[in-house]
Amino acid sequence: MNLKDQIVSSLEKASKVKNPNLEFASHEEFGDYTTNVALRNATSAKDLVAKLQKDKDLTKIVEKIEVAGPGFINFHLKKEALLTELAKVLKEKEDYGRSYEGKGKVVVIDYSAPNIAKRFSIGHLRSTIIGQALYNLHKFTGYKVIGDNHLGDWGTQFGVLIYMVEKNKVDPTKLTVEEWEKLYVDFHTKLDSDPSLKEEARHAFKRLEEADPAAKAIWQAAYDTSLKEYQRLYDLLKVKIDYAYGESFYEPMLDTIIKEVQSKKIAKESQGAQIIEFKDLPPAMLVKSDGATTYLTRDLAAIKYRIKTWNPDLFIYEVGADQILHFKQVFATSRLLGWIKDQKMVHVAHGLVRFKEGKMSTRRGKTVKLEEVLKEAVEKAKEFNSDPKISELVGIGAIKYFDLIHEPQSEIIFDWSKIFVLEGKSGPYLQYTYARTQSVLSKAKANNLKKETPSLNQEELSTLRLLTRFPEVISISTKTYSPNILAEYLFTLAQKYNAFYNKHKIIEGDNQDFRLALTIGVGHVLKNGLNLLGIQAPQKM
RNA sequence: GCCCCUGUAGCUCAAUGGAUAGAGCAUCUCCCUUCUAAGGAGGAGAUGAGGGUUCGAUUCCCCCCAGGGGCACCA
Repeated sequence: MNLKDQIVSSLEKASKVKNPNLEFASHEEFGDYTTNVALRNATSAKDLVAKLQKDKDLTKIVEKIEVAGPGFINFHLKKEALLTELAKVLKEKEDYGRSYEGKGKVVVIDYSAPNIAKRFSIGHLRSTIIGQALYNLHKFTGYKVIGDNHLGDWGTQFGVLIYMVEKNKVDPTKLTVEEWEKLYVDFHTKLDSDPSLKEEARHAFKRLEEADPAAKAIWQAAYDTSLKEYQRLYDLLKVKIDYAYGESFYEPMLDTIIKEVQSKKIAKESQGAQIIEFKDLPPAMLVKSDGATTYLTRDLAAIKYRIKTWNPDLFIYEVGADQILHFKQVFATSRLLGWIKDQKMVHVAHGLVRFKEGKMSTRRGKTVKLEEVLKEAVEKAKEFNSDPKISELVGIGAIKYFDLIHEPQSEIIFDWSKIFVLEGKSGPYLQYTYARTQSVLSKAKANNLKKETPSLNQEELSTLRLLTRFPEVISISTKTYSPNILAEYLFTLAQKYNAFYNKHKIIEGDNQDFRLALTIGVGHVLKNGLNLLGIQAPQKM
């Protein structure tokens, strides 16, 4: 149990309030933790403090409990409790903060999901990076985690490609992803002057769904080429996703799904199509008027498959905010079908990456290729360090951290001049601080945290206090699907450590053992935290 | 038109209904004969407008303004 939970549990007993709220003190003079449970429940803060002071478990870790301001109760942790916690960090190393909150639970995370035959754009980075961080966090808190890359490899977009390949008489096996995307863009340009082309694309997709061999061969060529390119990018990003079933995988199951929806009288015919109506949502389309399926059908099939295969307690979809309505409809339909009862379904809807002038659009060829961004970032990082391994890890770390420091829902305005952040609140700042801890340690002799309590200065104490909050940061970051909370915490920790580093010499004097122990602890937490965010921490830079 | 999200410093972002609204960039002043200056210390600078609920509102409610997203055959 972490320090915060220990106080909460004592507070619960004394106040008889369930889940009494306890937060970080906003200023160090207010101690370490603050509760307003007395204010909220109009009980006497004084009486509550009196009860708390008799709690031996609590007084073991807390040295002072006081009423302050309009009735807050502030807890000041004992220095010994903080030092015990530091010893724990040293003992558990990179397992410090690991918990069993998710023990016995299964979570499926649907993330990344690029569209086949389109370049992997900067827009897909968010889903990939945030999704991967959520994956790591859930694993670290004890869940059984399954990651699935729901590739956009089915749908009318392939009708477009089949039509264009046949019309232009090109060899599909020779096309690059770039060229596939160009076909797609060209089609939409032509569509503006000739709307009847839409029918051609739909017809071609229908052929694909009916397993026409020529259509299938074109699809396969696009799939193979795209996957190869995506793999290269995932390698570069150091992202591994357990499965990549993709929409096409569910194709054989769609008939069964449609029949089940119909037999449960959830679908309704409208203008030749099959639709689903809801009480408080606009209707969704299950089958088009020409009999072709939609992505709703395929998302439903994916849910059914995931339940059958893993029986998850929690479904997380890390997909853009433009899909909010779609997922509301998907979740509502799976409830109507009776598939989803107690399981939790969450759409972590990240804000879109857009240009100042407007939305990115593949159809109009207005996207930014991720690979270019990554290459540019690595080039920038080379200005500091010419070692290719380090500049790669720093450049990519910078891009990832930039993405993760924003809360998922916030929009990101893409700006070449702002995306490569190598100083200040940035990935490289954290990597640098980690490398700095390692550098100090490499110059020091072996050390042990001594038994006697050293007297701590302001900077040491602030760093130590923050360090011990790591476990609760992990917990809240996971529970709220917000890797940005962890990203923010790591920055603040690095800041505190750097302030300490600049003011005091570490390898010197009486407190050397403590300072080295603190350095080791900060190193563990920084490295571990960065890794959870999917960012590598170098020994040197 | 209807639904959802967002509006915080010059710019980019934080702040489970709490105390003195935190950072980064940019700007101004300092700190490398000292363990990594991709660093540190300090200055200046902000809640779109108006109501309401509350002991207390950036946060909740109402209205207005501004931006973004979505609303049946793209996903």
